[in-house]
Amino acid sequence: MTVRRADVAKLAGTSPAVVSYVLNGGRPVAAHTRAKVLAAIEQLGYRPNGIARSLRMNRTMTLGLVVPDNANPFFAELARAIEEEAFARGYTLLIGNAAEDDQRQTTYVRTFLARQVDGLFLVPAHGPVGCLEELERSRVPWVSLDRQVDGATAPAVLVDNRGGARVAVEHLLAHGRTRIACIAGPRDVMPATDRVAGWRDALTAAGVRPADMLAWHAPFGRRAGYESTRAILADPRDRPDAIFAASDQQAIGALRAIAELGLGCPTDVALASFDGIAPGAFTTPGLTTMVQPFPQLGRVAMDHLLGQLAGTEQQPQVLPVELLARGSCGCDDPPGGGRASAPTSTNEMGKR
Amino acid sequence: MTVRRADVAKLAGTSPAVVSYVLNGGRPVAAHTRAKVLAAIEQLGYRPNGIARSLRMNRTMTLGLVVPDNANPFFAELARAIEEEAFARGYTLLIGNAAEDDQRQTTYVRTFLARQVDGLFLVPAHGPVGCLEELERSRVPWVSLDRQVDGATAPAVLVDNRGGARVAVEHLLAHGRTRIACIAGPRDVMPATDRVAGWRDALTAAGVRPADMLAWHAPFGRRAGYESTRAILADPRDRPDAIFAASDQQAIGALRAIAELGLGCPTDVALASFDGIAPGAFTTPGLTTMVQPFPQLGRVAMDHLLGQLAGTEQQPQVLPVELLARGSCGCDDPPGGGRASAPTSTNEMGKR
DNA sequence: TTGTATGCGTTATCAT
DNA sequence: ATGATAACGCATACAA
Repeated sequence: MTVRRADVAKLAGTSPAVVSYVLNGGRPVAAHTRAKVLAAIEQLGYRPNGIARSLRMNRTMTLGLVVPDNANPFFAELARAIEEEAFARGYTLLIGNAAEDDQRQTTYVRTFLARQVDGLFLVPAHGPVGCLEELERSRVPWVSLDRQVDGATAPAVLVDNRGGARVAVEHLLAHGRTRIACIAGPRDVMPATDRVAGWRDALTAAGVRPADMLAWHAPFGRRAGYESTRAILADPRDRPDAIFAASDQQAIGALRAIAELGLGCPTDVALASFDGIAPGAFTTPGLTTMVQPFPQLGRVAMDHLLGQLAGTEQQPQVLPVELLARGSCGCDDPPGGGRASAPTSTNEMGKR
Repeated sequence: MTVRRADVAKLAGTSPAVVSYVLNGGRPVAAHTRAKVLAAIEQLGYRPNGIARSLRMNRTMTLGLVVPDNANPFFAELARAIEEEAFARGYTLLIGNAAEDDQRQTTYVRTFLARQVDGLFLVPAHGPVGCLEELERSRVPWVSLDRQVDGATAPAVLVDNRGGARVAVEHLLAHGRTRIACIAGPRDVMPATDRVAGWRDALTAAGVRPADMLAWHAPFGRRAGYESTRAILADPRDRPDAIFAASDQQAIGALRAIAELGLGCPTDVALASFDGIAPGAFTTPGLTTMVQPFPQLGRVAMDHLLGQLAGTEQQPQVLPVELLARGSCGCDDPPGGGRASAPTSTNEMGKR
């Protein structure tokens, strides 16, 4: 059925091993033999079987990535950055959607382990990670992204959530806003709580009592941002003059809610958020946000993984985020949202 | 190093084959033997090696998907639908980003073939598909999505681009708009040209000469939509009162451009587009769009693939798209964008 | 009900 | 410079 290496060897009048050497350069091979082998490969349309190769080599050159939801722009951009980096280093990436479900997350981790991935990236879904023990026992190097996993020995690649949130809120304060509400992320997930802490830091430093302000816990998505904002702005007598949203997705929902209430952003309610996903450049007004360094995140995550593979441990890092001021905070709104917020997409023109 | 099946067998005091039978149910096995085997598996933390299994079975239970850009919401939602379907049927999905580059697309196709995927989904990047011959020769079943590949024998899963575009434009006409410009997709890609044809159909049927209207060819992305719109609306004397955009991404860019020009949507310029991606629910106003049936696309694509695997050919299908009217065309704008446009995301609340 | 033997397609280690 | 051969870990036909 399939054409195997032996078939090539026979046609070329040599032995299977030589075919390997021609293909992989494992050792020198005579010019005329090489030519005959190449011809036979071409003629038979031979393609090496990567599965057999992996079995023999005990390496698959395959990495796994499990994300909570691949259709979410934040994870999609993160995945893209990692994939880019993996591709550049000759690895293929398997992507699994946990759909924010621990069961399904575990299933994917298992599947990837069974497929003998050389390493694993995990962006943990909310709540406890059921497959933690399994993962640790597997001896497969892994890295957690975006959130730390409690009790895990694996390194985590994180950004400065607290400091970044503080910068964002300070920026709102600098615009003269004083009543700054917070759409927090889910109560149990670290980046969310850190961002709330940063919001609190900024308010406290400015002499505002955070306790008097609203911190509204909700999921990270657009819809949650929308609904939280409607709730936050419900009472006209006691209205915040700014909102800090823990994610751009929430901010996009917030923008919609503000408009529906007949209010203006930034005039009535200024807005700043976190993540720096690409869509934030095209809202009206453009989103002021703390940009995560996606390419760098991909690079660092990969370094950690390959570091473990090579036995050289890396120091855990906290990467910086950068303020990108657009219109939603009250700054000038650059035409077309200014530079694409996510440096991953170098040339958005070429894309669908 | 790794714990093999033989190790389990030894500890359980039986033979390796029995371990397989316990795991895969290939044949009945005595209760106490099974118990001992299970205990040994647990104790040693044994995990079957999927690579060896694949080699033996000549099946990997792995499918490949190559998309032009995974960070693009349209492809991301499509990928999510396919992944969902694959997961439900026990397959793992490999996702590759071609980055709109034919070279890289080819590299991924090759990689996936070498990895012995059981089947392949291809969302072709713009332009000719360099790996076509290679793909056909491989005898691996494949399906093309979103666009037809010229000269390919593989089935394509498509939606009614022309009919859908016509419906959208007719809807704009029904709102009393007569000067309807078109932001077309790239000139060489089929879904784009079909959507332009649908736009033309509608205008002609309404007694408007399309030749008098603008059809602006540009890539599918947000930035292109933004720039096209600025160009289209540049001349105040001769301004269209509506725009049909070939993709939601373009429409999102168009919305931003309209606002920057100090115009109102839908008051000055009404807008309708195509795809039905989730972010269209949260723009202001919400996007009126032709919704692609993502879950169904995933299902049909998978059916085609498994059909080929089983030797039962399927008839190529053109799936219907559905008009979802929100505020951008002039209809009432439902609060919060109404239902999520992409039925894939059943519960957006839970997501980041 | 269970054990034994063979092969999947590759690469590495011997020889020659 | 090249040919033969032994693993890699698993599934299954066959023998017991």
